[in-house]
Amino acid sequence: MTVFDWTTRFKGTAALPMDVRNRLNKAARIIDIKKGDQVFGPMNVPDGLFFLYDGRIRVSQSSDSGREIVLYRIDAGESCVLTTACMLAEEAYNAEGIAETDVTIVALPKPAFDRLSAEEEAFRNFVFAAYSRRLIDLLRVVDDVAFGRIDVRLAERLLVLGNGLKEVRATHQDLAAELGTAREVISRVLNDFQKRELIEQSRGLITFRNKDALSAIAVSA
Amino acid sequence: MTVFDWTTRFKGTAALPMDVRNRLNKAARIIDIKKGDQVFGPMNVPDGLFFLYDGRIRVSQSSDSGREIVLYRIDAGESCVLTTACMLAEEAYNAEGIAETDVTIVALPKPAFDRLSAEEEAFRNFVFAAYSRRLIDLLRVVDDVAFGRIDVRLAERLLVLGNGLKEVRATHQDLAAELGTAREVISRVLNDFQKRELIEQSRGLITFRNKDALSAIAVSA
DNA sequence: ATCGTTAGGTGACATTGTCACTGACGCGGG
DNA sequence: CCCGCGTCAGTGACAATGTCACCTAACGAT
Repeated sequence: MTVFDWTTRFKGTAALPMDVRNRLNKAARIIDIKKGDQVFGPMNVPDGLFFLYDGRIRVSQSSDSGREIVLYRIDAGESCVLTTACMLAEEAYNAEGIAETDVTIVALPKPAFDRLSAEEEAFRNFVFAAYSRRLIDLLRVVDDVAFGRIDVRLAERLLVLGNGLKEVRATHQDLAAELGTAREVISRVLNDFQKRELIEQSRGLITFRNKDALSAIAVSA
Repeated sequence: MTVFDWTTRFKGTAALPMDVRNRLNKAARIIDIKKGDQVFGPMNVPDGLFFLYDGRIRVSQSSDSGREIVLYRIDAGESCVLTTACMLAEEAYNAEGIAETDVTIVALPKPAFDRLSAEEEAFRNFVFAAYSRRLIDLLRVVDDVAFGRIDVRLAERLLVLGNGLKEVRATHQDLAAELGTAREVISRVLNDFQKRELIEQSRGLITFRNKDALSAIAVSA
């Protein structure tokens, strides 16, 4: 048994019988990854299911021309089904996961995954739910990209990234990568926001001036 | 037992023992849907897993402003996990499935689905693979919409819809809905294609003149 | 033939993306 | 200190795409 019992941390494993959890603790490998490092990517396909024990992972997709778009984020307690999906589908893809914080991952080898999903309904439901969640996330991304205005999307994303705080630490380039657009576009919109006194800018930092107005823009989808 | 044994038709069920398949044939309902009718949608959430026995379903998402984009198509022998996903996630979504041909569906109630995925590995793998496939499909859609040029996307889609034939029966509006853009945009690009003698147009019909050149445009992603 | 509906065309304009620059800032080495 | 370098941001011109208003052409039903 490992130094900590990670199975308590996940919906799909917390309720399992003790003997099963002990088995899992033996089968799984714990991996630590530093902030900013790649967790998975086209060159780095894992061979089992990933559980995110601690930290946050940003999953993004990049184009040949160097642009990038954030698909969703994986929070502690969630699993990363995208890697599993790509493993199963054996298809080329160009999504990658970057550790947004220091990250601790539990990697469950495929045989253990198979056995667990065969035997434990709670675990199966957890995995199905994880897939579902990501499908819904991607539907949202498609909707935003295909139909959304970027000022609306940027306002919303700023508020999300701000997460209740009064400032966001991100470069224009970072924000462009969030939304899958170009830096210049972000610059334009931010300057507009600034002129309207919704925000203040300094190098790599955006400070909220009027969150309510930003929210109003964000919902005017 | 129903008049036909649909279980032979799906990868996840064809290899199952006879008694299991008999049970499935009893549990499932067969639904026929006419070409053009809605198979599922925001107002019409099914309560189990859908297997597409025969026909083809086009899954698309529409915006508040009335624009629409095709996410992917479900072919005979595949299952529709999106409805399952939405059922599990219990989230609002605005995707809908339209029967592109007359369609025969096998609807498996959730209890039967649960039992089957608990007991049969082949079935479980089938479902996981279905989820994976759709995730990959959506990654592709995101990539196209976020980073792709529409002339490239249109050329590619025309060839796919043409499916080896020498013409495509679709209005400009239809094609706009395929790609999630506006009719006027499609008209512009098609007129350009026509000037370059890649296609010919008549009301609701596009005829290929030079497929090779179109393919060249399509791959220049 | 007439009418209504649908498909498609067009020009003006708004928004977004691209390109080629420029300057501003921060930091470390001489 | 100041120089040079890399990162970050600003800008203007232009291209691509989306939106709007309105028009014409084709087709089908009566």
